[in-house]
Amino acid sequence: MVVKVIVNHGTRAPDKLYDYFVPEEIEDKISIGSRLKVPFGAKNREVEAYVFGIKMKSNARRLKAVTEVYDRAFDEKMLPLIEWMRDSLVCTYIDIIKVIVPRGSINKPDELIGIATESCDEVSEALKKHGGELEINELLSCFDTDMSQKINDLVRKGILKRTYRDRYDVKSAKVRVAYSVVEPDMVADVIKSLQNRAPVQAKMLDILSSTTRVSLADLVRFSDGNYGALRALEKKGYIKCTDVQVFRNPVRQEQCDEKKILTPEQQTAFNRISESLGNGFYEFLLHGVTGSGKTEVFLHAIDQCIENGKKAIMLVPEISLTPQMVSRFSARFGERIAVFHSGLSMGEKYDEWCRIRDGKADIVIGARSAVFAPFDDIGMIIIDEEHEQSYKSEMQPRYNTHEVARFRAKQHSAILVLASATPKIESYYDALNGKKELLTINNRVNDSKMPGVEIVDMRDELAKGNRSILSVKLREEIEENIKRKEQTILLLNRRGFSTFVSCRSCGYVAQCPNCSISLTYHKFSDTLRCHYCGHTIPNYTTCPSCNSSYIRYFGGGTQKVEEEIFKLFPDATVMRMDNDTTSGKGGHERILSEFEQTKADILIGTQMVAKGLDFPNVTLVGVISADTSLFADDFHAAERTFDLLEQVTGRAGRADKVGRAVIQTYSPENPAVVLAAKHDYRAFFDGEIKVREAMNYPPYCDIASVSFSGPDERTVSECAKRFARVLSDNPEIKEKVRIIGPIRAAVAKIQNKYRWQLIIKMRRGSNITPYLAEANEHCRKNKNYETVIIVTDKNPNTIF
DNA sequence: AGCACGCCGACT
DNA sequence: GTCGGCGTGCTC
Repeated sequence: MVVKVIVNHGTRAPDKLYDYFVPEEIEDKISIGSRLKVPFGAKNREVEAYVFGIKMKSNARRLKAVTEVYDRAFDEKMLPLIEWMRDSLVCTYIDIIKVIVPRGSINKPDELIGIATESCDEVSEALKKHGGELEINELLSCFDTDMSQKINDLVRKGILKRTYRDRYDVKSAKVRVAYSVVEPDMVADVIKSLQNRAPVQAKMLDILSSTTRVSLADLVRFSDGNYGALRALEKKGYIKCTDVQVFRNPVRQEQCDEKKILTPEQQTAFNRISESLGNGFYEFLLHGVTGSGKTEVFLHAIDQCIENGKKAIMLVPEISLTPQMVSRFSARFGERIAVFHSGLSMGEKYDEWCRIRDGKADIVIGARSAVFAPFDDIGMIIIDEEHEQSYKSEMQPRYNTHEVARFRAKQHSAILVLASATPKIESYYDALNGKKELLTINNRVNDSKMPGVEIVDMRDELAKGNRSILSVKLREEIEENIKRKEQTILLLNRRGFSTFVSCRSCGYVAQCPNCSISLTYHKFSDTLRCHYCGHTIPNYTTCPSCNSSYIRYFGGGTQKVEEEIFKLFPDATVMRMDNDTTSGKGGHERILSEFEQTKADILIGTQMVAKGLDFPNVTLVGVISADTSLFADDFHAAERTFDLLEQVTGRAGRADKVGRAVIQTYSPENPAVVLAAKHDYRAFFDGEIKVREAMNYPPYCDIASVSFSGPDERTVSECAKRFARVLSDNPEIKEKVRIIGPIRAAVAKIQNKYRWQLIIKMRRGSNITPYLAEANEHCRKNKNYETVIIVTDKNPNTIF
């Protein structure tokens, strides 16, 4: 037998299939997607390989043999997906495999030998003594002589059977758990008898009587007790403790979450999804205003999907993968969910991945890459907050989650649900054109009102002599909120708002020596730092250029806003959320829960605060300046501004309290600002789609961006021109595309690498990837352009 | 990325 | 005649 494999050679060797000979004794271990160890190159370096095909013989001149078989990385159904990605993205097979299979922690699976048919040979006899099945090495150690040949014979004859069991237990943790051994009808009496003298023990027993087992740590925590009480219970014989293997599942077990009754609008949306489940591929766009309870609709739909015996994938932006969100799912679905997020270690990720592959989970909830979850029968894929940029991968392979999800959903005859309060223009356009069905929820749950939004023209403030960051209106509202003991969120757009330092007498601004960008001031460490490469220099008090001591600080980051707030409201508790305060694992989450629990008065932050959680006590949202993202030189700018304003103002007032929002802007007539204030997505869409049509931007076309970077600007620009030439010389695509550029990128230099780029507009849905790959290959082969890095991206998040 | 192969000049 | 410099191309 011969296998066609993709080798993870980690070299510039071509991205093609290689043939390897499979020794007879491991033939039955191998299937499509098997992960192998093979010798590669002149030195026969041992490398990883993945089986893409199986055949009887090869045309290759000489064959090397497969060394070893590990586990199964993917199944046959993934092959078309991999091939399709390979065809539509400029990337290698290995790039794709790296994203669909968790890296690292490859454990050789256990090889188990069992009895298939009754026989009285010596091996079968040995097996019978050990319960009919043994791990191969244990079995071999039963004999004095080497029986491996004999065992292989018996397997081939069908007398013995060989199975494999993956070992995820290698690094998995053990946890000590307690469980009750009191008869169920006796529990009440025992608890009563303990109640007075040992209330903690009673509480513990009460907890244990309603669940199967609880970890000791949790038991102590939930009972507000201590280990002493626990030992006492054990000693009295009411409970027992034992070690169990646990999958390192990050999900906390919560109390059961009851299904909620749907509002009429939710019910209508759910009914449509429910009717379509199991009737082949179908796609929905669920447009529900912020606070409309889309999650509850998902929970109902997933429930139905599982009921039908199918699996579900729930995709969320990384930022929403908070414990609250996850625990809501785990409370509803218990152990049948698997979670993928960037906080997992390699081992943890591998465990979760194996649970999915082996059918131990029905639902996966995770960020972008969870779209590749190794389920074999998907019933539904949900993409929540589908407008989020994080669904487009900015790393190789630069896939678009929507497209992968659609491909898989079609393959599995599953339902695809996109959901957002501010859908992507492309998604909404498709829904209006019948490419998917639009479901709308216009009202919030519990009839809570959308927050009233007031737009403040900052030019008027200036005219009135208010030179502060805060308008009079916003200041009053904050004051009011502090008085009422309600919480406030202040949003600051990072871009254009970081502080830079300039000399008043000669105008000198400190530049990063490696990047074409000004350094920003960080008060905390009194340094100037580059946001692109991290270059840091100590702050100066006299101008390095003219020695003047008139140094001025422009703009204001979160720190500056914090200072100003502190001056205005010295008694308020203020928290700040930005890259400085959220660094490290779970920093983001930590700050949010701290904000919720400590009831701090004000949270100041960048985009991060616009997403994620519902805080019932937040009744005021202030946008310090709505303009900064408006003038970004990218056709997405208006859409992004609308999204941000709508999402952040939607944070205000969720429960019984009515929310307010204040948007400060220098362009109060801008439609994105005006319509976000009115919460009118449809009007915004209608205006924006006309702009897109007039300018021929998506959804009226697809855009590919090709960026070039390298240490020598001339080489980079020549390479870019060459690339463009190769493309435009090709008569096959001349008619199909419009090539713009190459031009120097907006940030012309990052980390001492000069950057140029090429924009290609093409008819929507057309695939010019082969031509891009060809031009790419052409430039890569040219020795002059050795130092140039070329990156190709279809419909990237930003084009300039 | 490594490594072999091969073509050419310099030196025993 | 032979050693080793580096440019070129391949990795089943």
